[in-house]
Amino acid sequence: MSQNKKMAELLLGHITKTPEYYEELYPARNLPEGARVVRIAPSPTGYLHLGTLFMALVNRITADSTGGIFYTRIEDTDKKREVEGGIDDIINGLIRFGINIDEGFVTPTEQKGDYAPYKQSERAEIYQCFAKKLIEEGLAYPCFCTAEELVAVREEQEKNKIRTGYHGEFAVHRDITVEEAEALIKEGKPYVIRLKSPGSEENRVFVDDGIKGKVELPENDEDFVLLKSDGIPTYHFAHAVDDHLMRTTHVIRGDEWLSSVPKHIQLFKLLGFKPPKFCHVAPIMKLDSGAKRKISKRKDPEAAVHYFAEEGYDAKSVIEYLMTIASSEFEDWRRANATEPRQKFKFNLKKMSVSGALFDGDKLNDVSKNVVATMNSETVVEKLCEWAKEFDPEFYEVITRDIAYTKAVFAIDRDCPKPRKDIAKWNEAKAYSAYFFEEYYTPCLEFPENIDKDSIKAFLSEYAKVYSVEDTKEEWFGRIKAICPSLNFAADTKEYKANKEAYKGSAGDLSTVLRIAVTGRRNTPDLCSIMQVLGREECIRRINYAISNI
RNA sequence: GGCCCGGUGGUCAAGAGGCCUAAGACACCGCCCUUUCACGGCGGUAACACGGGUUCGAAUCCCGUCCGGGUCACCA
Repeated sequence: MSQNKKMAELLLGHITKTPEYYEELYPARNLPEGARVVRIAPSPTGYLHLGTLFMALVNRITADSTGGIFYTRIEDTDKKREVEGGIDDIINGLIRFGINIDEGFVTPTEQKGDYAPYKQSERAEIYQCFAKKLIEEGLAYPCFCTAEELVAVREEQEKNKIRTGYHGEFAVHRDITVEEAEALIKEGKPYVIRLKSPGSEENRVFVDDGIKGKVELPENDEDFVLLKSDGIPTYHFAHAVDDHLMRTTHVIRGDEWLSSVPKHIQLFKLLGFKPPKFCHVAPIMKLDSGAKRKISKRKDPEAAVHYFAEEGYDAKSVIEYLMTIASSEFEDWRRANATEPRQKFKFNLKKMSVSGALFDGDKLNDVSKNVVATMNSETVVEKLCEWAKEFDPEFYEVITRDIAYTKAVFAIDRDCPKPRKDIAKWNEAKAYSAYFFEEYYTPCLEFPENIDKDSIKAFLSEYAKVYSVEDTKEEWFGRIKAICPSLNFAADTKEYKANKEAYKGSAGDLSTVLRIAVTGRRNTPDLCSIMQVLGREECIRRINYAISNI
């Protein structure tokens, strides 16, 4: 038996399966030409954040555009940083945002697909099998360096301005013999399995990235860790084994991975795998006191996707906004295809921006207003209630007390060809509709200063006499106009503009007076509709209150 | 610091040597429409980081400078 084989038996003798076994177990996928197999591989070290959602979206639409598969794989190889409920939050979050999952963790508890398990902690044997193969081929070896030793080496390297890392002369266990290894193991010394890199820093590797284009990097010469001392793989190794075995065609991930591509390519090559197409996506950035930086979970509330739910952004709004970042062609497409599902959009990775976009709350709001404007009042109220129930229970009580009334409130200027665009998120709805609910309505009698109080009183008194809830909009405005002459106001706006000195004001000014009397606001949706919803009794009550308190 | 990747209005961006007197969207401002606001329509302010090349011609190609980002773990 060769030394390498002996080493493999010593370290991973318990592994009996062969790489061939797994190759057969996980055969090539039978998919049409051009179909891309993509994935998102979150690690449950925190909750779903914007960057992960964005990455999932880009993968999802890549699969959608090519008739491919989008799957999830849980990278739970770092038990130290794992947080409880992380998987649930991430998977449920994706589902809530309409990112449907074809394979892998389709729900937090359910794995689906022929390439299971989709959780790395359940795949230990698979990685070990391939690690064993590398050892047998003399391409991997055990390293007994302690964390302290490694730190000391790095400090020394830094001091001497040498490239840090476990390479060249610093790879002290590179040529360890079976006997030496066996002796150390007997002493109970922990060890990791490192790659015996055949690369040289002098060489260049060329990558044609799906987003960044042609990139040239130094070849990997580091004997990086494949299997940690607990037998669990590092990201690099798990990535190579999993993405090969799960037959991933395109690895679309954050561009923080770009510089480790030489490691990955080397690993694929040494394992005899065909590398996938790498596509490195720039991160979403945030402006922080003048400086651009990657959006961060810790510092930025909007990094945690939960923030959007709290604010009351519809899931679709966030996705539509993210789509505009993913592709500059999306907005034009959306304008031309307002009601089409986003799945129909032909997405092209090559057109993605190579540098990170700043998160733009204004833009999100604009996109969101458009999304909300496409909803009918029924949907608006339904979604509003759903949000309020969770984040504003008191408001929830108020709006569900008389749901028909609430629907009427939100139907104003909505179920029509040109709906209003003034709600971006549900937490704005309370202020928007406050004057409809007695709990929130407070009279505000700040009438325009250019109109004298006597005229206001006279107009309001006169109006109260003639008001009819049955009026159409024309009739409604007709009554205001009819009062104009007696108060020396112009009934016709054009006439007023042409002849301002001749009048005290216009019919428009009088409707503003009415508006303030009834709603306490200067700007509202259509007043005629508002008054109909409020009802005759309430309107008259508010008008009378204004007359006597002005 | 080494190695990568970037740099077009305030933001997102179109742009592949002549079509650039540089598109579009958001934001902002003005006008129109209008019962207010919003919508919608029309218009406006505002950009090729800098310096050298190459070329008849450069936002576009090359080099340098500066600036920004990423990465250098038994984290992903």
